[in-house]
Amino acid sequence: MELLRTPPPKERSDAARNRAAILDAAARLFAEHDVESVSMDQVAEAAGVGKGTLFRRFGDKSGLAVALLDARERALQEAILSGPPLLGPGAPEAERLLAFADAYLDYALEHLPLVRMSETASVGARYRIGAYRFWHRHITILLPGSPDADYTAHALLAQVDAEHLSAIVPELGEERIRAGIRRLWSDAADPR
Amino acid sequence: MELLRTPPPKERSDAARNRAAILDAAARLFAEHDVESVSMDQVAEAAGVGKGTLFRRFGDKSGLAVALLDARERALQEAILSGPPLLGPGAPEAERLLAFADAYLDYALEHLPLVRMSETASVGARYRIGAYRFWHRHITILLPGSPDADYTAHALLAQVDAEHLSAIVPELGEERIRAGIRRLWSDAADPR
DNA sequence: CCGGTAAGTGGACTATAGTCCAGATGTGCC
DNA sequence: GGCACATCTGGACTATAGTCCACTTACCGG
Repeated sequence: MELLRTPPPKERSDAARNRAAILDAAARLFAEHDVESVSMDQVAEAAGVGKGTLFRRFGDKSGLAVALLDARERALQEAILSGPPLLGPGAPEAERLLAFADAYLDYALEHLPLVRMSETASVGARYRIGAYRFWHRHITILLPGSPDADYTAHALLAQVDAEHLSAIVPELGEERIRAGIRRLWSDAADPR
Repeated sequence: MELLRTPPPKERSDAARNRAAILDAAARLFAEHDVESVSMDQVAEAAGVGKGTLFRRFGDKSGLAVALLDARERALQEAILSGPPLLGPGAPEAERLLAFADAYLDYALEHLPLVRMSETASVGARYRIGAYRFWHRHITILLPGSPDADYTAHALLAQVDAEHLSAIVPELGEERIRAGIRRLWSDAADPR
């Protein structure tokens, strides 16, 4: 989505080293302890850098989460843009929509605490990050018959909000949620 | 919903005075300044009480918001439980559901920043407060034909999450959102 | 190799939510 | 009235996110 107009001004070698050190340390800490309970100070400490460096690189806690999820997220976006059908282009809209629901849930449920951090840390973070716009646009395109695809896409995405999923998974379990999402999304794809 | 089993142990008069002072001060501050930007210290200061008192009374920031919204929320619950039809008992389920959607949106959109604070301040706050359970149960009852009314009710409520509404109102405007919600909720009430 | 400079660094600083508890105070009972 | 005691109070304290800026360092052209 976001094309880089000016070629990235080249990152200094010490900066690159520190970015890697931070991502390593953060991945380790988040794997070992509860994501919620790891502080930015701990991450900085474990990475051997100052707090200022950590925040300059990643902006805030949700930015750090986004960076850690980057690879998985890109892979999903890649598969959507140019992968084989069902998920990628070529299949009928309704089927592509359901394939997306499944793939997105695979991703979100596997990394739920991190995804939640990426959406929650600062107010409105979820709706500002580029990924949300990407998913929204993708869904919009897959709802050609909808009276208001724009609104509908937001409504479908609300069902996979990490905070929302975290709250209902313990209550309903993943399978029931997946089934419910499939049902409601395919109804939305096929308006009467 | 939550019945009080033990009669409330009677609140001391100084405590009652302070609760009122806090609610007054908070209502005034939130009316004058952006809800986000008012700190609990400011509220305590303006109410002329210590911080400890403020937190003992209301638990946290979201608890304070809940208390401020209490009257409006109770009125809506009252109307649902024993008010005249469409909103209250008596009308066909699908119509009651739409009446609820409208009434809830009246409430939420009118007080959006406060409602958002009541749902956001602490992690998962929204799903823990009694009101959420009430709305969920109410919707469940109005979806007798649904394959999984429990899940569906959560999905419909996700559309009126204050954080979600705050993000899409500037983009789509209230009317389009109300229309979208009416459309999707009535589809859910009437499964094929 | 060297000097200029933009980019990067780290830790002190601020703001804020929320905790804790020693001491003050209202209430019920005699 | 006054005693016993549960409740309440306020502010000092902690934890944490995020800002700021004087200093350092990698890089580039000469």
